[in-house]
Amino acid sequence: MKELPKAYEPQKYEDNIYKHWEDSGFFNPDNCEKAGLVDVAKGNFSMVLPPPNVTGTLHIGHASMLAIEDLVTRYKRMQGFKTLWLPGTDHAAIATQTKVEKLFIEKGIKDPKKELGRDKFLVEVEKFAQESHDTIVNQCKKMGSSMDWSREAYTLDDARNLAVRHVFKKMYDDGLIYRGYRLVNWCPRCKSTLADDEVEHKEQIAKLYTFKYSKDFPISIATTRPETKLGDAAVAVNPNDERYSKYIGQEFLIKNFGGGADLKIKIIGEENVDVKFGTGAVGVTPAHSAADYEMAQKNNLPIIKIIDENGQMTKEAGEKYFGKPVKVARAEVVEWLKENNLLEKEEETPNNLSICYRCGYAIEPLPSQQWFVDVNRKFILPNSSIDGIKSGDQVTLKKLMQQVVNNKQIEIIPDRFEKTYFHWIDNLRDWCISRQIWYGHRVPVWYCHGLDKGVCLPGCEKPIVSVEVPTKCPNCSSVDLVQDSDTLDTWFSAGLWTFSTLGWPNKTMDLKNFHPTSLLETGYDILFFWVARMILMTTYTLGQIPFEKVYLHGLVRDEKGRKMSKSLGNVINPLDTISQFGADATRLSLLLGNTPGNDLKLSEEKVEGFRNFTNKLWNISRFVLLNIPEPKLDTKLPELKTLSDKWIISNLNKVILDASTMIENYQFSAAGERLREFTWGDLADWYLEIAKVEGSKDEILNYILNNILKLWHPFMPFVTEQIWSEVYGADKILMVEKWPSVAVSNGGDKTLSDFETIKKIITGIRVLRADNKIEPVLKLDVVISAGTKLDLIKENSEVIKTLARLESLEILEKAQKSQTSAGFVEGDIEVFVELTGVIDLDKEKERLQKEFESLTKFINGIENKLANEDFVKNAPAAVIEKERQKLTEAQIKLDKIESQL
RNA sequence: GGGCAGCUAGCUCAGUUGGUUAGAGCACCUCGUUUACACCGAGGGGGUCAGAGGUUCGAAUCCUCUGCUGCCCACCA
Repeated sequence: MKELPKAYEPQKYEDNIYKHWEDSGFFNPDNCEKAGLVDVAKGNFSMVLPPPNVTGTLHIGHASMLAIEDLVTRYKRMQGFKTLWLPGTDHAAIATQTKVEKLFIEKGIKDPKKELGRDKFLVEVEKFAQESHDTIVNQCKKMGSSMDWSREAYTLDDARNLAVRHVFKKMYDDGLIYRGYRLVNWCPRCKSTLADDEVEHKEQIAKLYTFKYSKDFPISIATTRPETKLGDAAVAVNPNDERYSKYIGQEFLIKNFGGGADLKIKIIGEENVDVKFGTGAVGVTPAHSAADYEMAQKNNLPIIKIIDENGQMTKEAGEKYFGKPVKVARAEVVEWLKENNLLEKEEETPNNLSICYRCGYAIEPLPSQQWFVDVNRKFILPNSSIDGIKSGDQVTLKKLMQQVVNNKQIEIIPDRFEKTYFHWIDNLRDWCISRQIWYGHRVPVWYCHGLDKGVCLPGCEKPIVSVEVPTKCPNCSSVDLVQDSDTLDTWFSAGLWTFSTLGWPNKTMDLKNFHPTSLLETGYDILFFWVARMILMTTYTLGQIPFEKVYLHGLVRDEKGRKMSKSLGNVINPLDTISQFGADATRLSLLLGNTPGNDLKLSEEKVEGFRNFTNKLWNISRFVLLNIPEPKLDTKLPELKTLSDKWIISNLNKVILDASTMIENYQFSAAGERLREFTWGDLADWYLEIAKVEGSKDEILNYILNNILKLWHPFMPFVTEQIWSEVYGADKILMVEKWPSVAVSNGGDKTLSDFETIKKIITGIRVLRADNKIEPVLKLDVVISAGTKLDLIKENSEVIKTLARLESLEILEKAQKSQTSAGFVEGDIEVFVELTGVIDLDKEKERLQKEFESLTKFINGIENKLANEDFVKNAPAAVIEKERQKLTEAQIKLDKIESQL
């Protein structure tokens, strides 16, 4: 017999347990296989960790992700799948570089990039990234994550770089990657382009200026950005607008607009100009507005770039403005309009400001030479395992992305996000992939410089795209080659994650075994950034889906539903809750009460509540251990002697079945709640109390403990593992035990209802006691009129006596209520509690009267229902039968209550 | 402007294809040192299921409209 400490102290055990797991080698599926722990019939299960950014530490959102993914991983592993959960981190190009720059600036170095230069600066970034990485790995371990560290990857390591170069080259050769001078989103602070979905919109109040370019110009226009008007090439009006349609096609020359450049304004017709909005006319700035750029393409307008990459006005804006920041230029244009009496109106208007999602700085749309992925260009997919697309079919990237979700090869959970996904793809434009930052995968493109020196041939101006560093120009053999200085969007390499981590482009066993991955679990906030990009990249590169299912979780918010942020001071740090309440409590607080795709509100109290539960489980085990002389790992179902034995085992079987089904269906919260109900409600509150009465249950207690530890293990691995080793010896590992399967049980229904009767008798007596304020020390005398349940009640008389705290219990087939007792009815059983000198009988009458009334109401309700012809005619027979039964039962009960009154 | 969620007990949320007197946890109230656990036990109060119509024998559940709340998307200058 072994005795556990009274309270579970997670801090004492967690680190050791994790080390024990790691040392066992069983995070690695190959080792599980070698040890014979894999069930070949089950197959493989694989999942990648959405790689956290190496920008700092993990927050509670990551903890939530880890809890869910570890739950699934441990469940699958115990089920016998060859299970791989592959960890890694993300270099997060712009984010990491920005962070390091900021750290230098805080230290007093104003322009770290300039002062250090590319190479030295990158060394500093790498150093920072390495530190973050170490912190992150440590935090993953604290959470109990059972990842295979031997396969860890980084989005910017050599293996991933090789994959990036291969994919880039392949896409270029297929004509899907091209270089072009096009309008891009430019962040003047990051000094880089951004993809369309990296631009966020913030509502603000802006000044709207209504004015004319000159006195002679016939149409007024309005804008919130007057300085951009220095680059206008047209005014667009609706062709059906009688006020303006006569001007369409005319050209006006505006000399020295704003005191700066000359403008050539053409009046063009555009159907989607709203006649009723503003002046009904729009000034067209082709170089600095996405909408205007498209109009310019259609109407052959010149693209006049008047704002440069530093957010300053170019020469094109005129001498007066050259080199000035946009805000200064804006004020000066407005000033000029006023001076020349051209400003007609100045008003405040709500306006959407585009900002950089990384640094919050205002985005400047401007034309620039960049690399793009063409999402609409047709190409041949040579090898396809995509349903509905044959090998050799002509497709587009958009088509691939749509097809795999449309044909349900990829299932998104919850499915409402499928709509969001399709909507996004429908509006998807070419993806700008080049970034002007240093930290990232260098674009694998070289340019021949021989041309400048006059030794080159025609064709040398073409970029050289190559997986390996080219030694000479293939055209002119010049060795003077220079690599493109740009790097790739971080999502380009992240998009390859499911297969680059498994060894692609090499033909590895991992790739064969684990790809497509089984599940991708991630936040809905990166559905577009990452999930969609992985689908794009994988279907294109491999002709395969990257994963079969996508489970999207929500954000973790504070108890008031606000986002957690440093400035609000409402951040819950997972490391804090782990050290205070334990990793298991932290995990449970993130798993329970959390449903797919919905945000989760978290408070410290919630974590504390689950700490209480871990302690409850500990104490259940403590009690069981005190009652088993010799714990056995071998768990054949022992002989069931009493009603309670049959009841608890029947319930255990149900809970095994329910919990398994719920986990399979991604209802993790429901599964956990079901387990808790069984563990705390059925097991602790009833069965263990009964065990104290009935005694000699060591085998059955051993069996139950064994099973619930397994069932709880995926939810709270630490405490279950610790108990396991305390019970069965330190050399045993629960993590790789077999998940319980349901033993056949018969007669479950009768057992359940019989036990329910006993429970209700006990509860009924307790209620009487509480209602009448009878002290617990006072033991009661009870007579039961048992009717057909005579044997049942007799068999369980000791249980009733102890749990209801009775002095005496008389069980008769038929008994009469005495004048000095109070009673209640349970089915066809009547229970009489002798109350001589204990309570006020009037009060008891009152209680019975109340119950009589509510029962009468209930009966009336059912009677009315059954009297309703339409109900009887239309409702299914089973429903009607159920109502009839309810009525009969209620009437019997009513009669008995009446007789007691 | 378009779309998607949510609105159920004081709080956080369950409620699977319409059919129990609508549930759980926390909080609250009463009682309790019964040797697994006070990080506990026993009992209890508390809800016109946002509002209004409709479909149906029957609606928290399906439909329509309205009202809040949150999120996503979008070139209305």
